[in-house]
Amino acid sequence: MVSIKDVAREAGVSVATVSRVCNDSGVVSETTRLHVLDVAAKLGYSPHGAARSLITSRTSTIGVLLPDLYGEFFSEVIRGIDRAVGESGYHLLVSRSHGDEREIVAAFRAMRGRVDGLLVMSPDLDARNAVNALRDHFPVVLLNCPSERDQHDSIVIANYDGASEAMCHLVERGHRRIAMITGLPRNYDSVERLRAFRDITREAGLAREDAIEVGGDFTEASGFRAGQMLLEASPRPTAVFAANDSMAIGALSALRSGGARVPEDISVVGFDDIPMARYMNPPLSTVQVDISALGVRAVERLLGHVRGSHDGARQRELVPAHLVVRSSSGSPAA
Amino acid sequence: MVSIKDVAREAGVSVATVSRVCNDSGVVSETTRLHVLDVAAKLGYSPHGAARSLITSRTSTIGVLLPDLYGEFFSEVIRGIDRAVGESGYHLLVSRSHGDEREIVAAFRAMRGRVDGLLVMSPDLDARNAVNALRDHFPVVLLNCPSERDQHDSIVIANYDGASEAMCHLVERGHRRIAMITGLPRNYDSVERLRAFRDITREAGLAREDAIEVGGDFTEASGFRAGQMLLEASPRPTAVFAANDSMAIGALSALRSGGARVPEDISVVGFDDIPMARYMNPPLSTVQVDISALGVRAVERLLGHVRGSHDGARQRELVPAHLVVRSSSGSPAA
DNA sequence: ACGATTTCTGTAATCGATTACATGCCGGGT
DNA sequence: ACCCGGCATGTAATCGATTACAGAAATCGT
Repeated sequence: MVSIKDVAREAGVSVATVSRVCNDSGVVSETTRLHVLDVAAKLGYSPHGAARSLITSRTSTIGVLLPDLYGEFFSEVIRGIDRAVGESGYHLLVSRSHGDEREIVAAFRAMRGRVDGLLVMSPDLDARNAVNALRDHFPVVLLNCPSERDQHDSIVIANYDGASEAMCHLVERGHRRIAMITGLPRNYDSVERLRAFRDITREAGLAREDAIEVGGDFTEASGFRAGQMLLEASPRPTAVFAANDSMAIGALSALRSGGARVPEDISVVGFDDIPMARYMNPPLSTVQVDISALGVRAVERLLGHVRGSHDGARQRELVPAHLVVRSSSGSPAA
Repeated sequence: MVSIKDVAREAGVSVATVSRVCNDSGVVSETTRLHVLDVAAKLGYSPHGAARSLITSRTSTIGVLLPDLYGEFFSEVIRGIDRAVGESGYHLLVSRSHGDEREIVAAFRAMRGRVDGLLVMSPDLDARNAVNALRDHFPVVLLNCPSERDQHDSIVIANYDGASEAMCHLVERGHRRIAMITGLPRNYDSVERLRAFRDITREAGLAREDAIEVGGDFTEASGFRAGQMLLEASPRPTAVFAANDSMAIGALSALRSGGARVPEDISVVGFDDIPMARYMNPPLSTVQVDISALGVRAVERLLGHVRGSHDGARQRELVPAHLVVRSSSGSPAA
């Protein structure tokens, strides 16, 4: 690989001059400037990123720690992150971790010296300690992570509010026996959405046995199984709230193939509003979240820190979530 | 930030010893080893990535150049890439470019010294020059890129074969007037799929005017518009082949809302088999491609190069594409 | 004509690691 | 007592850039 020295030698100048030409810093005579540019192009020189960031201690890169890339949700977040990052001329260093503390710490260490800041998305409750262990010598923004407030900057989805809207909608339509298909028990989103389910059913005065909870794991298959179970419950619930759209879609299949009509017999409401939701039959009522906005905002906050401004306040920012009523939910048959 | 020097000073040893301890290289007495480890942990030391890769000239990172992250297609590829990369302990540096030569070259330069190899996905035909300009001092694998064979290693989707299967299916079912909704004219996939359409309609002996081509741009909206246009054609085609699923879905909406029955009046076939396809009404016949396998294979090939083995043969590898017949296609009404 | 500026360019320190080589120490063989 | 070998550790060069400072050349004023 051709280095700055090669260019300097070939052009008959010192490395300092080449550096000045490449960065438009300092003052160089027009003649030598053009000559150096010429030689650099001829040799196909491009500056060595690692060397550069070693001395300048800036990398123009931000790191992203993700639990997994599966699912519409994550690809949508990444899309937002990428959009915001691209506009700022930064690059993206991506790393996965399954959320356990050891892995998060390892990933964090691997990023040392390669990134200017870190975006951490780790919805698993167990990750809390790991995240707190991150030294704050380093700009970090938490994305939809459980964490003590004031510990780090964070952006979270309004899980509780969105789920409350969905549940209120069902209650207002007159449902008095409602099931929830929950997500993973150690998942932050899951826990918050469940909390809303419990609060609203209680406030609405439903009996404990009329607020059914069925375990799921966010996959379509688990939603399908949950749907089958609910068909056999007696009395059947008249409405189902799934902790995400994938499970709602799975449940929808199970209910319909089990002969139940949606929404006449059972209403179904999901969460996320993934693109597929409006194509379902019937189109799925769901809680809409601008997921890519989550990514965009996170990057904006992080870059605020990286660039030195905005380092006082550590705040938690909510990304709104609102119910979109389509055809999969209605009033129960009297 | 705490550096190796700080650890050395604090532990009362030289930087060499600290380095040896961290890398299990050379020989260090057990006593000092434990002591150094202790101090390092206490100070929260982690080695500086840039410094390390400067001297070792390895980065444990591979770069990915993408045209855009929108659409199911790209998120699926990324998923595959990420999976393969994660298993090998490598990281991923992601960069976007809109495919024009200047941008590709810029992105490439930015990656210099930060990555051990590069994965380039740039389906735009104009990108060919830029890609060819990449010095081959550097391991590069092309992902679904147009390029002269032997120039670079590449992995491509069997666009022509898959589209041929779809078209043969329609011809065998007796369709004698078939439309294609094409993708962007400068897109590689688009061109190949169109080529198959033209070849098969010609081989089947269709008249030129019975092989209708309608322009699209891969978006659902353009598919919808194309569907509307086809409704007004007279005589109407009995089958539509869309260059991707998004457009097929758009066309489906247009056709149905225009009163045409699918597949009784018009058959629809797509390409990609995105998750949504089987949920359409009716479920969409489409050409299935294991998109994430595309990513996985690309990484495997690239790492083969990076690790020094396997650097002789430059080959082009095909990822198979096969038709999946669902309910959106059938025989034309006699 | 000579010193003071100004303008351009080169020298060398520096970033934080790795690693070849030198050095010091200790023990054992003769 | 002396030397040699092996083990543990330290010294310093190195990777490829940036940049403060020094120095050389050109311009200007008196």
